[in-house]
Amino acid sequence: MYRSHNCGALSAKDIGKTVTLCGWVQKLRDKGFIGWVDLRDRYGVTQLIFDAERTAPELLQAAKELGRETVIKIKGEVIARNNANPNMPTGEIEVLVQELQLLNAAKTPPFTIEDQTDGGEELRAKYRYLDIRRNPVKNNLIFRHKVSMAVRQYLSDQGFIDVETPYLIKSTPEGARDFVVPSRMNPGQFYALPQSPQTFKQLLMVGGMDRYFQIVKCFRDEDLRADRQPEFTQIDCEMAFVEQEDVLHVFEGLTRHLLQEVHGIDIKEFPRMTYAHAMKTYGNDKPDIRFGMEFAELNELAQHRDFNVFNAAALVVGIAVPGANSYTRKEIDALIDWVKRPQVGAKGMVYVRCNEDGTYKSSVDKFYTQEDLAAWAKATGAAAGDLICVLSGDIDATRAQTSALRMELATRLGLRDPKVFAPLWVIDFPLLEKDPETGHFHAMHHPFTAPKPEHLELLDTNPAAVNANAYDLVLNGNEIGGGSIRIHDRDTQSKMLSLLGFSKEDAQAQFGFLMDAFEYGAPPHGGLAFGLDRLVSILGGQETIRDFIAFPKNNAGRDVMIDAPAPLDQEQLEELYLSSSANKQ
RNA sequence: GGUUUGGUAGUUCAGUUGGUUAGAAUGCCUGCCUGUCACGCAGGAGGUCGCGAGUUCGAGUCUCGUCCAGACCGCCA
Repeated sequence: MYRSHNCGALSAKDIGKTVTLCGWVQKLRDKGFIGWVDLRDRYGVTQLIFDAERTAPELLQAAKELGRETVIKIKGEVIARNNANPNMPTGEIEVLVQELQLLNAAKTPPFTIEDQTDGGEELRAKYRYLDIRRNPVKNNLIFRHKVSMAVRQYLSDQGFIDVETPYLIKSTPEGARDFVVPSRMNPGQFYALPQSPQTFKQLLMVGGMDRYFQIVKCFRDEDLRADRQPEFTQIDCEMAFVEQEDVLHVFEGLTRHLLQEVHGIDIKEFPRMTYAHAMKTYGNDKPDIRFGMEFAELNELAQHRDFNVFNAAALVVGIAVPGANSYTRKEIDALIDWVKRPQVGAKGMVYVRCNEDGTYKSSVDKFYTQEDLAAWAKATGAAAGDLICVLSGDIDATRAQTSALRMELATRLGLRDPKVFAPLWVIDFPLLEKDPETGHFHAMHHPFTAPKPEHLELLDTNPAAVNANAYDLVLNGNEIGGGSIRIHDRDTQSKMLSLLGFSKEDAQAQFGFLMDAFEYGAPPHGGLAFGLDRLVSILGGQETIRDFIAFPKNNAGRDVMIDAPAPLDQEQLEELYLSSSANKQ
């Protein structure tokens, strides 16, 4: 055996054993006559000891020359420590080294391999293999493994079959930009990498698989965010002979199972909220319901005076910010500047201080009486000591702005506790969304989503009013899953594609294979996909998904470790029938 | 495509109103140290202030451009 134990395994019951350990030198503490090496591997840290009395002189000398991150193999005896360290699992013992073998020397790493590293993000990304040695990243990857294993186990137990679908597929104009792959054997033609296995999983339903799942990479060529990578992993699921209720039931079960498995948290029934209600109450289709600050629409209470800003607005919305009356004038001004930033885009913000003595002090005292302000306080649920923030303007913009403000304030007030989990279903999404610029419809979810059966006739008369059997699972203000009942007949699918602006020919060319399949006995079906990266990061209590991905890409979609993407040489380009002229801008 | 913040020692950062030889911590090297575990003590090396122009007697500091990185908006069926 190469090694007898790992570095996290030994304890007081092993005292007296002769062991062989391998690992990386975490730290050398040289006291002259005596020295310790912290030896680290994935499982933990074990202290090695060398001293003038018990260690051969040349071995003691060799130990003193060990650099950080050197890979070594040692043989020695497990002994009790003079001074135990209760802070580490192996703290009762140390290994008196008798043989030391240098397996591989290491250059001094560019940042410290510690939980609290001194390395910045870019450096850590470039030397990701060193970063992965650190506990926070290592533990995140192990955590991800636990979640994905729990998912597989649960779904398999529920009768879901894991089927792999192809990565080299066809580009479609709907939705996100595709990553494309040139085909050498088919000059001038391209595969696309899937944005999701959507059509394939539907075809698996036509194929009678009944219940399918896959933990699968998906690709979207869009700009990145802290929680968005160009390649990401979905837990992709589909079920035949179901209605919405069946799908919600299974995946509420899965989510509950995960919360139980990884955190021991037992959440009974997930609340449900319609899309319309979420937008009206939270300005957002993925509300964070760990805290209040619900919207109060103040049109009736605020449009009866001479304040033209409100009178001209389609929507006046207030939120009560708990305890924020303590904000200084300067802090409130900074908040107003914050909502006026281009990213938020509000024109301004009206505030009302709710004083402890029951009086109100607002930025619009010129226009409103104490009774008016008291009515606002009642509507927003503001108590003494709170601050009411009021935004106004176009309905959609004001909701988005107030939502951004609500989330920002909650973050500042520490109301977004990462250890609290508040899942909910958002249901009854509109089927279609009208592009304000072009006037064209596009699918809110995707073009395969079924209209609610009772809205089927509206498709012809008033498409904008049609709701879909579509649903999102929201956790702590993040969409972690979404799905729908699908169209499973040719006529409806064809009508849908035509509403989206496809000609009959285009529809057939793009999605003919699916509509053809529907004509050979497609069962009613529906499903859902979870974003695994995001799900894992939220369950892990962190905002950014990058540290739950072994080798993530940076803001510009680059892998700075391997330096990708990169140009191709001329020969390779020619083989793929590509010209390099477009490379030079 | 846009907004915004940043780029100074290996690393993380400070650097005042534009003014002498650009600092700290940590890491690294050397020595000392009879039980360390964030070991301690003493000493040392280490800088093209991202890059390029400009303003100025003088630029890490001001202006413009550019590159890189982070966050966000657009985008993400």
